Amino acid sequence: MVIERPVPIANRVNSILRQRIFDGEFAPVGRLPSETELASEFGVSRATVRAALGQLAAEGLVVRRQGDGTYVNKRVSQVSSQIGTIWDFKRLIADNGFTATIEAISTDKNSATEDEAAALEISPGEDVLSLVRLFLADDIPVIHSTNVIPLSLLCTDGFHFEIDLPIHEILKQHCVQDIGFAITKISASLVSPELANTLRIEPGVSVLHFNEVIYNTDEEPLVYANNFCDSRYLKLRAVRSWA
Amino acid sequence: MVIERPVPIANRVNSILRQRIFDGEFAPVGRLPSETELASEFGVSRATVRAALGQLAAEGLVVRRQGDGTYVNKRVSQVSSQIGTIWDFKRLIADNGFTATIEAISTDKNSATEDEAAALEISPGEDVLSLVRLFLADDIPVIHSTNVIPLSLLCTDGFHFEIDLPIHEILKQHCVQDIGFAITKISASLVSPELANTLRIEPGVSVLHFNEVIYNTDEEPLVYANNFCDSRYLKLRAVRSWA
DNA sequence: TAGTGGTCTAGACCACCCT
DNA sequence: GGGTGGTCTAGACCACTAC
Repeated sequence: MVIERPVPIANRVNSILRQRIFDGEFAPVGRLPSETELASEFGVSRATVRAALGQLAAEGLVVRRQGDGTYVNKRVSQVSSQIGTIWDFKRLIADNGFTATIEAISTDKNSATEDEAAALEISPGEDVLSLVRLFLADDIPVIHSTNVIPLSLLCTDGFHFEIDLPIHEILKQHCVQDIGFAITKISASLVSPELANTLRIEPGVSVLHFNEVIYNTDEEPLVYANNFCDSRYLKLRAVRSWA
Repeated sequence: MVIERPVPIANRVNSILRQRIFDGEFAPVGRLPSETELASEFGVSRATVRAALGQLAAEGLVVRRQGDGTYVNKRVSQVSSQIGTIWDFKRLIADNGFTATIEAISTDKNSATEDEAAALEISPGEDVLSLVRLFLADDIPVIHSTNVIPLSLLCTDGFHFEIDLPIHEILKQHCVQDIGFAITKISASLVSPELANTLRIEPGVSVLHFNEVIYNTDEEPLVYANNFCDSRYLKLRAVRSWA
């Protein structure tokens, strides 16, 4: 039995305000009620409201002007798929206006390669699970994703995975591990012949390459991933707030 | 005369703690003093300490464990050049272990192209300043940067720019504008023949492409930028904290 | 059980913007 | 001047971890 911890009030306030922003409730002026008013409406302290607004401001979703008020950032609120918050390729595809489907290419037990072993801090040759998937946007292959997990971390038998789920959900279901953070190296590269074949694109096309290691809260590696993304179809965006 | 606003205490505490982390003062255990202790040491309230720690945790630099303590994230503290916080290519190059030099290729008055005009929300053909620069890492060209600014925004005469400065510093010096935020589209592309020539790389190489618009706090476009980065030399990293 | 971080409150003072 | 966001305090209670 897992006890669910209550969601902090500040987060709930954040969610409500985010919803209202996307629902356009503050249009056309785009001005939010004052912090005091919001505190009164939700029956919480102003500090709590400020925590919620602070998160929204950090994402660039709202702009706060001292002595004036808090306003919706229309540019940013119409943008989605922000890098830094992307944990779900399916959602990335949907945010780009496509219908996302996922194909499992393979879910095999393998021996860890040198690269994989180094990243996962295990011995080369140790058993790992390789989960290879293809993400399609309106039936166009756009992301080739490989996730490698040490077999020793899996606490369920059999290789039955909900391949539609993002990797962190799969981890949650099949490992006891809690994800802490991930470090991703971003680069551009040419598709390899095999990859070009799988993604059904011409060799020589340039793709985004995400080389990632996911760690638990104890800084131990859980997953080693290589994701290749056809950026002709998927728009990745980064929003930077001037803080 | 510009009145400098005092730096918030929370930010100063943040800076001090960040410095101590990088100086390795908490090694080898990696555990920070408790929030109460820090509050006492700095003579501030616990809430202020928590604000400072919250920023560090959001960057993934520290991990907080309820009932246990706050620990340095050794993985992340050894990483730099995080996308999402990069406003300075010179620093990006330095963080990658190279010596950065910057060459101005041109600083010309031009007529806005269709793309530029659309992004900057001006009329095509309107006067713009095009600032084209080349960033070198140990004398290897690694970033080709083009920044386009409507001439009407410039409040200084002449085209004398401190080309060594990041674009936001240049803006601050030559415009009255305050930067609010930037939206960057990230993609992978092949170098064009001209670009290959400038970057001194072979045609057919894949480069990272950052297409960016910088806005002021009123959501008005200030700069339209296209930056091409040779990711074979520069490692871009993203850290995502599991919040 | 003692100490830690997680959350929230109530109130204060300030700088700033608008009218 | 009145309202807004920016900052900070002091104190409270809770959930959790380590011992």
